Amino acid sequence: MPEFPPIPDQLELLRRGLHDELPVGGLEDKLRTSVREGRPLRVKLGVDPTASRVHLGWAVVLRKLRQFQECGHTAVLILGTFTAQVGDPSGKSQTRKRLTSAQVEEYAEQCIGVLEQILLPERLEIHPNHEWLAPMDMAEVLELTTHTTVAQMLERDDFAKRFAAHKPISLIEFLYPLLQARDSVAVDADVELGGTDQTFNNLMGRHLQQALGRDPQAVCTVPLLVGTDGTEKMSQSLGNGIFIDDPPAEMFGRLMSIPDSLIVDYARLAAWWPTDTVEALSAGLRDGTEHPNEAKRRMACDVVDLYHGAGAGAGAEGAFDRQFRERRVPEDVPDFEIPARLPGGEMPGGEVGLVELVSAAFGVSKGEARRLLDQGGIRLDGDRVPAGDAHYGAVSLDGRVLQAGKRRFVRIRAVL
RNA sequence: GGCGGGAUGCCCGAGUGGACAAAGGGACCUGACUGUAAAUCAGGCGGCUCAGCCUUCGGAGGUUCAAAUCCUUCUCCCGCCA
Repeated sequence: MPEFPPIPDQLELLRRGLHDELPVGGLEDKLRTSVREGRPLRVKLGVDPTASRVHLGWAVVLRKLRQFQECGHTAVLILGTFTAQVGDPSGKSQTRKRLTSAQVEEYAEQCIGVLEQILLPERLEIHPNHEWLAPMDMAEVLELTTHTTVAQMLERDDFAKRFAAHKPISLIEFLYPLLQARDSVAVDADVELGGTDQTFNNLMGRHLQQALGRDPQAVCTVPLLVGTDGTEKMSQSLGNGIFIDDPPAEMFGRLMSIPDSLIVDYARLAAWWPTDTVEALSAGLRDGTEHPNEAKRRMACDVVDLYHGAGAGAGAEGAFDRQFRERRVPEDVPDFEIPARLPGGEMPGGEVGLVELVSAAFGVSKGEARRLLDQGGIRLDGDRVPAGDAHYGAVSLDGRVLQAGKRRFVRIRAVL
């Protein structure tokens, strides 16, 4: 029989950062069941089988799932292989792209690899939901729909709003919650995790389990992490993300660029500080005893350590200060070989035009390169280059660092 | 089944024959300030062989000296009534 930490210890960890626990006390009840029956809880999480990088927003719920694993419970991951193929025909939702079965298969595989960056493989089950959804016949589908009503569906906030505003609601969107609920039945979930946006779907799982005479799952929701822009939830497509495979320096810099108002959220949901510590931070920021920049640094260090190993955060902080506080050229600058195609690039004594060079080095159009030059955004070895195009001998540029703005660097290599 | 509305640059959204590469906002980029935060200010934001030219306003075709704007047709989206 597996050993579980004492319930209060489990609760301390598992309740960190939770937005809601439904019903109230439901998680604790489940933990007691686990102890009583001497078995790990089955903790369900549904994910779209899209091949994407893991950003800190997604990591919130993944880490929460891992915390359950660390307490000895079983992570039951549902890959939405079926739902992804059905797609959302309304075309309104851009989040769900319609995928072919071949794509799903390919993505699912990559997805598993990505998930294993966070989850512990030894306490992980992965179930593609087409296994039980695809074989359902019409009679079974209809049976499923008898367990809920349109009025219940319209309780969902976004449906209600859209309905009131005469915005379209595709019928299939009504079916989604039921399909997800069916997943909970299929894997016999004790607990389901999800973002707050999934609350309705997750509760539908409870509802359906109950309707079928099973023990209903507890639902734990985690907040959606706001991205670096400070307003939208973090997502790959919005470009406001911080990714767990970002190099340490990059990750640190991005963490430093979040608005101050998000420091507490990040301390809680990205660095996973204990609840007491987060509350102390929050109070300190409010009464001014804590400087936002200092707090942000500590938070950023911890997050970098979390994904790159202890000590990585400190190193990233050093690189960060060097580049941005002292405005020095960073240590790791990628080489950029002057392409032979550039006028002047092919011969050792040739002259290279800056516009061409900037354009090629940073992958921007020549118009963009010209603008950068005119606006004083280009530096060579840290010294601003005067506006206008200029030509340099290729040889004299070898080894010098070309810079665009504050964060784009390249070390020029001339073919000699 | 009937009636009506709509498709514009990364996003939202003006624009109904010429002065439109297309108002305004957001996002983004550069510079100043700074804690690479926020706020603010200035400039930029299709491409090029850049005082000019080329490509863009759902697709195709047409009218015109000239079309995002007019006509034909196709595709897609939405609402209302039944």
